[in-house]
Amino acid sequence: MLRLTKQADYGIVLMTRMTDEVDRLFTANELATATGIPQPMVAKILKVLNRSDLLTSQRGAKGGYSLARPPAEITVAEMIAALEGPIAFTECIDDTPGTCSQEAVCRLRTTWQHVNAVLRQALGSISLADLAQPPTPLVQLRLGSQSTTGQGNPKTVEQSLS
Amino acid sequence: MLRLTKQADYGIVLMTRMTDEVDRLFTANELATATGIPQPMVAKILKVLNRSDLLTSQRGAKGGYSLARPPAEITVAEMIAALEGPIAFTECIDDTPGTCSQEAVCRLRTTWQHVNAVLRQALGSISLADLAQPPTPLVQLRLGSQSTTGQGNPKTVEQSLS
DNA sequence: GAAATCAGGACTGATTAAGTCCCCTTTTCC
DNA sequence: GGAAAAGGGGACTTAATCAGTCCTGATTTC
Repeated sequence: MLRLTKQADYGIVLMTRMTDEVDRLFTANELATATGIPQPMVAKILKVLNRSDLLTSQRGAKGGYSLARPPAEITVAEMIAALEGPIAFTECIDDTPGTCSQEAVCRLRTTWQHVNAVLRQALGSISLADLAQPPTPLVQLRLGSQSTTGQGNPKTVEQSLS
Repeated sequence: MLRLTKQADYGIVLMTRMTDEVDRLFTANELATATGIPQPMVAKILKVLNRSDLLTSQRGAKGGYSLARPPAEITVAEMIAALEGPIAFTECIDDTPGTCSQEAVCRLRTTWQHVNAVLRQALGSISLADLAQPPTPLVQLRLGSQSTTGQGNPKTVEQSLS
């Protein structure tokens, strides 16, 4: 239902936590108790984040994880991409033609690529630093009002989408 | 993995097809053969769209479906909401406090609401008419470049997200 | 060398999605 | 009036994905 997986959700929570003390090492155990996320899950997620170069790790006793970059240079898009794969609503991203079964579908291809781009841009514009200490209006977004599709402004129905 | 369900995907394809001849009635069977989507699936999806008032239906022989409104007044956001529920990345949308298990999570609440809003706005700005006859640059989106988070511009990493 | 950590996977159960089927109602048309 | 051609509403089955656990091994510290 267009929800983030728990893995991604948890991962972002964990990284936000690590933002508090950027230069310190956090162990999986510690983060698990701090966040209430089950320890094995935390361990799993941190490994993934490490493999994606969003975290750095140090093995052995006194080891742990820390952010690979300053929070301002890590985007929500990156974290989500690391934790649940490429950000794309539809499969029509790869350029192998014939994947779409019908012409009608393929007619939508270009469109979907744009939609996906919107998504990525939106998520790419929010940094981990933003998450950690949200400034009053987090993101000053104005997309619907500015993109003129030329096709007669679809009314803003966001309210009714719950 | 942050993908649209096939139901939503199919639904949008179907509605795009119906855009070709706005005033005509399309039967589920007809649309199934036209799009290559299995007939029972098509029937199911059209029912859902009808219940959400995006389509109107006429029963009986010579019956069928047609768009409830002009394509320019139907947004992608609406179609997705109809076919896979409220558009929201996380569950932190409802205002029942205590749902989030931890403080850390709740700290992200406001942020997620904004992220969700970005999503809805992005999807709400694209109409069915846009899908049907994509103008050259579908949506002139500029979000990352304009929203100044104040936190040191996260670099544009969209390229690497695949 | 024992203890604390991370690294990498395999595995299981639960949840969700995809797709099919059935039976009912409405409308057309002969 | 009755057959045929639609849609209406669900229940149901199978497949895919997710969430979560566990095990075994490699590093590092002390």
